[in-house]
Amino acid sequence: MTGEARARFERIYTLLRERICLLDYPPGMRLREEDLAEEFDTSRTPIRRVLARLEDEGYLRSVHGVGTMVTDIDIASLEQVYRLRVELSELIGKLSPVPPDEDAKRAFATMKSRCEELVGTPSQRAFAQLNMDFFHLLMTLTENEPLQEFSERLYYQTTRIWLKRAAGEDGTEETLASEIGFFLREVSDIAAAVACGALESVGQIRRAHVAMSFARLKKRAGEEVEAASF
Amino acid sequence: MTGEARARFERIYTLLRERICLLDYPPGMRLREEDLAEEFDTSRTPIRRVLARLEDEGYLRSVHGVGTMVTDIDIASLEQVYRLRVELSELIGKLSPVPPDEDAKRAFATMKSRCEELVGTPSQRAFAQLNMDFFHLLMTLTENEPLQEFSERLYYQTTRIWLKRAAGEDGTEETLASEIGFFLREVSDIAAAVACGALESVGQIRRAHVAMSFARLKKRAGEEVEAASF
DNA sequence: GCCAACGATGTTGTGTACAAATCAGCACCA
DNA sequence: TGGTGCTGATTTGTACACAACATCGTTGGC
Repeated sequence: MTGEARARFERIYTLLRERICLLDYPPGMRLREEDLAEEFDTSRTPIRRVLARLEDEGYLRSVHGVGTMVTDIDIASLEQVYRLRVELSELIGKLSPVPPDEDAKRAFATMKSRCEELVGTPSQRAFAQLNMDFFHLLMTLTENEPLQEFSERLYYQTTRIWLKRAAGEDGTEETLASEIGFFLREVSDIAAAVACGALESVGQIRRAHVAMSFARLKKRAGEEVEAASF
Repeated sequence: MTGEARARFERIYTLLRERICLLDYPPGMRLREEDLAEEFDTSRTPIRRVLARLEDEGYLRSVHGVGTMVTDIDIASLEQVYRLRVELSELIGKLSPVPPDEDAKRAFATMKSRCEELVGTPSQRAFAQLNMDFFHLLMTLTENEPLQEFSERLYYQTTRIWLKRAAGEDGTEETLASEIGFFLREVSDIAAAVACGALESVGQIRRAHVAMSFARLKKRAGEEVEAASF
């Protein structure tokens, strides 16, 4: 695949993955190849190429004669993914780190501002978008492409589930506000580390926050189970 | 995709990947969809599904109107992949390690025997196969599926290039014998660590050997350049 | 009333014809 | 002689028709 075909493929792939991650396509939702083909003004063939990749990467599951559904993940599998994500997070500062220039530093400062705004006007959607933008900004700090690719996979796989449970339908407004608060701290800490060029610290801070984020998620899941049993 | 279709897909995918890794399909070789379709007694459609995945994972590159070629990798990209692989190697002993039972210990002992045999009758092909079998045996020591998946990707991506340069056409018989010697030491050390259940040590030993393996590769590459400039 | 068999409907998987693109060879001309 | 454009062959990308399969409602028997 090359040229125009490749470009279209990437466009559709990225868009669908984003819809899945932002819960526009929530876990369990059924997609129809023909609908997508119509939306992107093409036939089923190129669409199936995209869906195949999304299935290989674990976002979708196609069943012959039924449909293709957005996957959900049980807490046990999610823990495995998170454990690996924690380890990879730290590598940002270790594998081919890119010393941030002034533009990069400004970008992190801007993130912090956007985050502070969000504290005043909490919104699940805006939070999800900001979280994603921040992740991609972080990825610019390393030049190690395999690390970027794997981190992206782990991020999208975990974040959509985390978002669903922590700040989606399942979560209260309190938890949303609380999570935004934690996120503001993370962004502040990392922005500070970036400002003085301490990329190894960036990795360590990120690692700590990813780990804590999952710990909170597990704690809430445990409480739900407890509450349900009464 | 499900049921029989899935099984066939996995079968063809695994087989083609193995052919690529064992250099039956060396870098630069051109594959034809129709030939493969005929070999596996099907149409181009399911074959294209497999090739698409192999392309997404970086083993192949399809170009409209030309063909699909097995990729090669420059030493710079390879270094990035190796750096990450070194880090992930150690995680085998840290993320959901599985205490080896007697069968597992025996399997490692068998590996050591096979390796000792190989020292007497060196063969590039047998070495490649043994190396691959050993990798898969190592992977049974962790239950972390994402770690398994990523390790596999990095292994296949690096090993085929390493094999080509270290023990393939580019390498002398001396380097092959030398590499087999190093490999025997690695297998011995790891088998010993497994025998006493020290999985954390397994990870550290593996990490060290992966790193040294790449160091040797780079050294040889440097010497070649030097030799060529005279 | 209940259950089983069956058919209608909808969806993904496969086969195939055709479109689009690249490349090698060759004729042709400056 | 060198370059330039054309044509045919080859190969991947796309569209579409059909096969395989699952689901659900219906209908008939008991």
